[in-house]
Amino acid sequence: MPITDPTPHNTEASRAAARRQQILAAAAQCFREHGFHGASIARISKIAGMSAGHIYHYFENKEAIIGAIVAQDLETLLTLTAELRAACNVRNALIERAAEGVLDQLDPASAALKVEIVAEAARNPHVARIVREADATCRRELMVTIHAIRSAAGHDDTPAATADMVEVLASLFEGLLLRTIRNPDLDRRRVAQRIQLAINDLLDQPG
Amino acid sequence: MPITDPTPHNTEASRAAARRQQILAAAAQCFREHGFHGASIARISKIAGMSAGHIYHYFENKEAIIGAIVAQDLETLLTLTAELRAACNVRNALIERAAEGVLDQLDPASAALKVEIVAEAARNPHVARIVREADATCRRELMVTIHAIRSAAGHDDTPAATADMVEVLASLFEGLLLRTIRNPDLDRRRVAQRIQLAINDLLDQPG
DNA sequence: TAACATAGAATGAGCGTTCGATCTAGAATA
DNA sequence: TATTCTAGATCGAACGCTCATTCTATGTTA
Repeated sequence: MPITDPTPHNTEASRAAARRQQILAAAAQCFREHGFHGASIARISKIAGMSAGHIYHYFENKEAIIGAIVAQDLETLLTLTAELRAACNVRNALIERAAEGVLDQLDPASAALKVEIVAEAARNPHVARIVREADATCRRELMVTIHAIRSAAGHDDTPAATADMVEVLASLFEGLLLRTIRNPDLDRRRVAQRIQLAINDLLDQPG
Repeated sequence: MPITDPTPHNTEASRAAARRQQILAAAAQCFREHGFHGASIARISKIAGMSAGHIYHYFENKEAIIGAIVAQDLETLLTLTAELRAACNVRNALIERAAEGVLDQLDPASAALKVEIVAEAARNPHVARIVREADATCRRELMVTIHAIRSAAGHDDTPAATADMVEVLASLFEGLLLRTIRNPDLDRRRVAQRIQLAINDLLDQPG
């Protein structure tokens, strides 16, 4: 069969994708400022620079926009842990990346959205499913990474023990999202160093 | 002047207080299930067993209900840290209490409300003020406690170093709220033990 | 011209809040 | 004690508004 014209499709497709992204960017801003339920389609459309009705040409409904925002946010988390797993000297990589990761977590604007997502996951099954699948993937990646580090140091941990250490590591990180909202004045760099120490200790815990 | 009748006042007052508490309990349930903005006065009033309009005899508006719920939730946190500070052998008290504290944090229902509160604090100045004042008090208490423990172990920390350790401790704890939502299948008891180890290490970190 | 992009009005539901009407229980009075 | 008075408790309808979503009409472009 003949190849159908690629150019118009591409421009149409990219145009539509750009429009979609435009909506998502506006939605992310609104969700950060007003929460998922406080943000109205009217407000999102105003910031996205289009009519409210037109948004429904790109998303089935508001829930779909929320889903896309959640998936987009978790995507970055997935690539981060995947990168970590690929690093060669894994222990140093983990601890050095930790400092960057901590500073990211301590950015109040992005923290607000991340916390909003978990709050929504606690009551919205659709969001919960997305969040939990991404989290399971991250945990699997981190388990491999941590098991490798500890094996190299002579520990032979059970899967359960590794899973628990992953939970503590995750708790340490994710807690920062709440800390930066509860105490916006904390010293980000110094806290990052302390977290590095804590991770170091965690990796040397008895099995 | 003569003492005015105490009995009717008491019953009236306690009746009103009971009614208020009834509303707050219903509101807490609704907020947990639907979030601050997803929960309507109509729904709260139905669960509280009274008409929607009647709620406005006890609270000025919905914002006031949110404020009361937030204050009530943070109250328990304040008494917990105050208790901790009063314990005699502080290090053991801290670490033993930690296990209980961890299990509390890992209760999904109460975690949902606590996360909702922080999410709201990120965008609602009134809630932010309540949350941050309570947090500052907790941090002060924890700083005294941790400084005492570390002094006894021969460390002479700067206030900044102590503050940073408090942040890490708080992050570890509060992160559990997010963990139990993201991964409801985690093993609560084993994670509690791991957290105890991590706190132990934290208290021995170099100054 | 055909197909799609876009706007903006329309819709119906639900929201927070107000308000006037009742109900009720205890105080005052006879 | 019996009756009236009264102030607060309570209800439910009503208000004005905003919401998510749909629909129709009008550009726009290939």
